Amino acid sequence: MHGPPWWHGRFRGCGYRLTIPRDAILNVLSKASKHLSAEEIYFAVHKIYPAIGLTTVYRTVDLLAGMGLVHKFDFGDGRSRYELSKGPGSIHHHHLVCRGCGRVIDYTDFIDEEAELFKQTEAALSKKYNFKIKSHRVQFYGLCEKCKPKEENKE
Amino acid sequence: MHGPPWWHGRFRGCGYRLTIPRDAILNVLSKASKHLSAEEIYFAVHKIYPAIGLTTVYRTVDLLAGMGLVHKFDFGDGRSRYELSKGPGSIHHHHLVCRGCGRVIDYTDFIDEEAELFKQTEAALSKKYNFKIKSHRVQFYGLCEKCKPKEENKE
DNA sequence: ATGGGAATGGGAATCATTTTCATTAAGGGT
DNA sequence: ACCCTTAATGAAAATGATTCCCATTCCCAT
Repeated sequence: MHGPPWWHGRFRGCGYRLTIPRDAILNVLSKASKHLSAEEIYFAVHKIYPAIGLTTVYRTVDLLAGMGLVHKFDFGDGRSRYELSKGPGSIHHHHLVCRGCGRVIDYTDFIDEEAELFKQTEAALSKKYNFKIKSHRVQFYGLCEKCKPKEENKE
Repeated sequence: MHGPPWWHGRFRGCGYRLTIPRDAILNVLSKASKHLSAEEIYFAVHKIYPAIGLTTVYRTVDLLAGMGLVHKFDFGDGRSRYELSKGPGSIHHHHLVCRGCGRVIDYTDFIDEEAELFKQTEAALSKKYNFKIKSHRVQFYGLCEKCKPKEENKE
């Protein structure tokens, strides 16, 4: 748990500078338990470095997504959400999105089975469409246990 | 290919009215070969019924999504895109999204294998998280054959 | 320490989507 | 076919996330 965070290495020789704002944003993301919006990142970072602006958050998060350090998600609530991609302690997972309240549940169940199938699918699609696949998104939409009852009352 | 379009039946006794704008928008979507944005739908519909406003397009498309007649997608280009969901002639498919040019390729390969796995996954997730799953999205991101070479030149 | 390109931040600008509200039109009951 | 109730509509304004602009600041190789 000591020494520089793992992402420092990713900034070596790639032409980008590891600045205070970038490091701070990565720190916030690494501590976040959930998928943060740009504004949420801004508020969190602002507590430690009040000088960091929202514009920088957008730019940084975009850069990091380009570097593959963070994943950008859209859960249909009108704003993008970001999550550290790899790194220690993070497991590949997919999402369950509630259409009622917007809650997002990460799940890792069946990931192994999915992974196997996706590996095959990716290989075949890459070949067939001459497409270089870099990542994938899987999301299930529906109603969480709190919103299910509400929906039933409507009828 | 004659008689009223299949979706007319879906407006019976559901409390919603089948109006000219709604029918026109459904017609546009049924003829569209690709995923249209609200604005694209607006332009297409506008050619036939110039009185129909963009607001109505948004409202309608939202309603139709709620009814399950259309699917709403986000391919990361800053606007939502819509596609008729079921109906004759449409097959369940997933998407390949190019990060370079934004092109979207529909594919149906492996859908059967995926379907089987997803059926199991959905059942298990529903139970474990007490979640009512209504739909899913699968998207692969990467570079299409045109954008792959460009990317390589950057290095 | 210094010069130059990279990075930043604040405010204005952009652009998709939503809200408001006065007007219009579906479609069931007659 | 004609009302009548109420859902649906459209134009304009509002909203809200994200991006642009540009003067200033920062990093780092020399």
